[in-house]
Amino acid sequence: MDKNFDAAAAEPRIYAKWDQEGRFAAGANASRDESYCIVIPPPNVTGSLHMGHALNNTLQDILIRWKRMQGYDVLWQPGTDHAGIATQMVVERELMETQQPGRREMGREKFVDRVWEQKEKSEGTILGQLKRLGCSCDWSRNEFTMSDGLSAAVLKVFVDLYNKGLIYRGKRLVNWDPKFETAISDLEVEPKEVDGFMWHFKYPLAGGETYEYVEKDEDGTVTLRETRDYISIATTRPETMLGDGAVAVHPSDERYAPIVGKLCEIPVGPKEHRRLIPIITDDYPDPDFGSGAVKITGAHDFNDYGVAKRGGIPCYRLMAMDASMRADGAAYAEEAAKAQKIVEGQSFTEEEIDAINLVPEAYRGLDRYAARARVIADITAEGLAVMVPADHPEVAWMKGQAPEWKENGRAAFPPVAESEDAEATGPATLPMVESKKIMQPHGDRSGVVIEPMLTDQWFVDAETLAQRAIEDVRAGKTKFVPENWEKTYYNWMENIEPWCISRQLWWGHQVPVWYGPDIDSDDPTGFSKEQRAFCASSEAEASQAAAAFYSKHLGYEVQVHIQCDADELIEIQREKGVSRDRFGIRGVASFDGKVSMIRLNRDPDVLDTWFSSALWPFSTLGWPEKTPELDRYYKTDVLITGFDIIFFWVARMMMQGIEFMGEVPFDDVYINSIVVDQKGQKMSKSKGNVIDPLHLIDDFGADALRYALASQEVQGRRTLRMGPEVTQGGQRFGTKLWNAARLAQMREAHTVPPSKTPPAASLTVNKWIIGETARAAAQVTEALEKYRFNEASSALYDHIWKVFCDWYVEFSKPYLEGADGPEKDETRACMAWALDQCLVLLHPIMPFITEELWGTLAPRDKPLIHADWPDLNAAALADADADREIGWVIRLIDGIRSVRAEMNVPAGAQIELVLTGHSVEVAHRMLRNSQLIQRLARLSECAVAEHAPEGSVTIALDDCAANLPLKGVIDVAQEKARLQKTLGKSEKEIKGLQGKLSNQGFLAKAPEEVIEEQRDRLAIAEAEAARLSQALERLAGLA
RNA sequence: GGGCGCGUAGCUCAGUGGGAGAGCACUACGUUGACAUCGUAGGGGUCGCUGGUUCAAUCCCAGCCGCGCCCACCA
Repeated sequence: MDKNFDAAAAEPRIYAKWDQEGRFAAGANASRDESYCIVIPPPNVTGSLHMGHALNNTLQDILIRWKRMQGYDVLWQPGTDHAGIATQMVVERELMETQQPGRREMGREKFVDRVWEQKEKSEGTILGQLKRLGCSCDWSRNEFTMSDGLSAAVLKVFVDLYNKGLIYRGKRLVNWDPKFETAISDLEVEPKEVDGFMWHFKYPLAGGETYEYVEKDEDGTVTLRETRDYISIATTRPETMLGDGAVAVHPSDERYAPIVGKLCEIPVGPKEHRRLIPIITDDYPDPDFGSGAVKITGAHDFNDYGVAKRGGIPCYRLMAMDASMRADGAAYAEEAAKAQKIVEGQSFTEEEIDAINLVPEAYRGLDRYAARARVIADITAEGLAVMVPADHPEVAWMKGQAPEWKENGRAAFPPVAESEDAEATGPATLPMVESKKIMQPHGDRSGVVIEPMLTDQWFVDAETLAQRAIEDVRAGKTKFVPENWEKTYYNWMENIEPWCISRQLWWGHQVPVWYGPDIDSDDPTGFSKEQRAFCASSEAEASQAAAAFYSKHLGYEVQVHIQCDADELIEIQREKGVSRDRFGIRGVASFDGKVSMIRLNRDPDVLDTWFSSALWPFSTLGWPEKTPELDRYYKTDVLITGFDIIFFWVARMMMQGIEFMGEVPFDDVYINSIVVDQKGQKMSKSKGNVIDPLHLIDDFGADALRYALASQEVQGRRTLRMGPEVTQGGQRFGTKLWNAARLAQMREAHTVPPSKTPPAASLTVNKWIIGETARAAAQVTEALEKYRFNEASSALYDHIWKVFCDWYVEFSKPYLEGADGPEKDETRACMAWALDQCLVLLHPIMPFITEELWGTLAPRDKPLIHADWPDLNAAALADADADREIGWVIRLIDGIRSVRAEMNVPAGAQIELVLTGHSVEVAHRMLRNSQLIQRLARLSECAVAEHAPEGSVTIALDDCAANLPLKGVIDVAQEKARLQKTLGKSEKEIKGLQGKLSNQGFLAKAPEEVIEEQRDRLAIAEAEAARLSQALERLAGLA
């Protein structure tokens, strides 16, 4: 054997062998009927794995390997996620960087093909990384969220939920990402605090009306009274004024009571076409904030949307999908007139309102921030900005202090020309502009400012699905570890909003809905442009459903064509001799006055990537087919994941699992830490502090990284710091074990085939190590059962390094190096067994090095990956006498070593030990172990005597004094000082214990065993102190 | 605003109602036939502050100070 384990060479070799031999396959090594299943959190096919994945998968592999060794029927289900928006973004960025045609130029089909290439590439990388890490997934079952099977599951779930009314389409205000031009869910929005401003503008009352505006302080004293012909509005987004549908005040706000119900004018746009909007009441406005009056722009603000819905206020969409001001529709004058009719009470349909473009010509096509600047400038120029004295403390926009206008809108001060007068004298008043920190929503992928946008989207009725998902966690059917995450889960689930699942992207599961023309209710034989939806799990089914529907309505057969464009439809008509003139844009073609063909178009949207991830625990097991795997492994045993996707993923798996499988998807949800760098900083590409797990594996080996991760994974801790230093610790641990095995091999410990059960032992050291091993096995098992990865790691570290290597290996040497005979044979067998147990117990955490040693040390029936996890009776195997005796020997050796170092006794010098003040039993104990003690404490002789030899250094134990005759070597003063110091500590302890034991309250109320323990400790301390005093007395004579 | 978590040795962090721990770093000595990726020994902490509960508090409770995260959010 080499001195070191060559991880780089051995790990891939070992992994390949396991894989080839089918050691990872579901059910491999199963010896019992119970199953154990984990589904991997599928990594995104956007690139490669980071440290968080390394941690997450290490923890899963530890549990999987452990359970497999315990004989469970184990499945670790692997796979990857198509990660809709993220992957599409990666590909689009790459196209841009390599100056290739963009998505739109390529067209949907070609682009999607290109994303599949990305998927193949990334998946290969990811699986390779998982294998380097040692993950023992059943690769034959590898899945992908967009595979045929999983896509079928997605379709079925969508259709079922649709039919149950739990999925619906509607025009709602959603978070719109103007960069990707898609809706995103609330969870994909990151609010960020940015510097913003709040402008105050006057909305003049219609017809020049006036009212008494009165402000009062808390006591009701009037602080301001003036006649106003306007209502003051504060806003951070002036450009949305164009779409205002009302001004709202709180019903209790007396200041505005006189004008509630009246109309006011939006102070922007062509003067001759100013729009009038009503002043309404709603509970939403806070009278103490701003002016207390809020402009209501239902189509561009979530709070306003709520007010608008409650008050029947129209929501006017102002922006195009890229968040530029709309440039479609009719002339502004015409559109504004339509809006005015709504105010006057004329009713319009949602579609009609959506078609109204209230952006004046001057602003059309501008970016939203450019429009903002123009609106502010125009209002200010017109004198409708609220003006305040130039020294007003809240005014940011003072001469020379105004931040520069920036296109990204972070500081939105437009250039405003000052009047000549102002230049001469300086303005006495300035527009009221408050500088303000505002929370602005950003797309988590795109980074751009999200625009609330009224669009047609698909939603899941999450509230309904959440009910049982909440109940089942309350009932303990799924447990979060650590438990406090349940609170987070409830908090979100109980306030859940409808889940927007449609995305205007190309990469993903296309919504399985086809639209045909709707029946026109006014004309039973005609069709309207409105879309009638057919939801079905295939084109054929949709087509069939549509044919049935239209045939029933018309009373005769019609043909349905899917997604052919108008030209195609015309061609079909010509072939069939259909007259051309009756073909309309509504998607119907007719012949001889009868509708003969109908065109269906599939909804172009795709589903949120989490829609398919939510099915992962059962879709990967074959659902909707009734597969044996589904039956066997669902529900799964544990999900291991990060807290950041509890909402995104865990909650949704709970909902879908319960809905479609009738049962929660997992017993436990273990929330692992977030990996940060060694300074505690979150790893990110922009900070440049990302550590690639592969680099650490290259430098230290996968085992080292795995050990480092496991040993740092503390239940309930949020972050885990990882870096080369910690990983190196793992490597050292491996080397230590490696060399212990090397010694065992040199000493021929494995000459007899090692047994699974502990060998019969007669020697104390062997009895002792058997007990210690059983104890360690129990600790590791218990720690793993409780998901205490750090405890399992440290139990192994202590046992292997501190107990096995530091003491047992040393204790065993005299026997292993001694004459052949029963003692040598026994010790060999015990060492082989104890070492084997170390390998078995460490295998889940450090699979490679342990497997290598397992194979190197002895021929085996099975590789270590399939070895049996020990089930030792720790209590029965513990030998109290052996423990006591070895404990004593260790204390004695420690004491001697300590004194030798303090007295500067040369390491090579052999000195004598004389025991005094002992009982016969203690003397025998020493003599029995004198060989070990001499060797480890580097002694020439172990003797017993009546009195300590003159000039001895004394080590006080409770049942004896160990004297080292060092006459001529020791410095009497130094030794006195040492004894004094030790005695001081002893006395301090005695004092404390005596105090406690004389406290009546303590004696009356403390448990008996605690009192007993304190008494024992006192006795020991007193015995030690007595021996120390004696030693000091002897020295007193000398000095 | 609501919720969660943290503050223990120089650093990173375990831990416990009854004797303060580990790794790394540091100091001294050392190459003794497994291991210098090592060994032996050692220094180093009023366990954030204040109060309460208790026979007993680093641990439980309350408040405060400092730090971090999540959710929501006033136009």
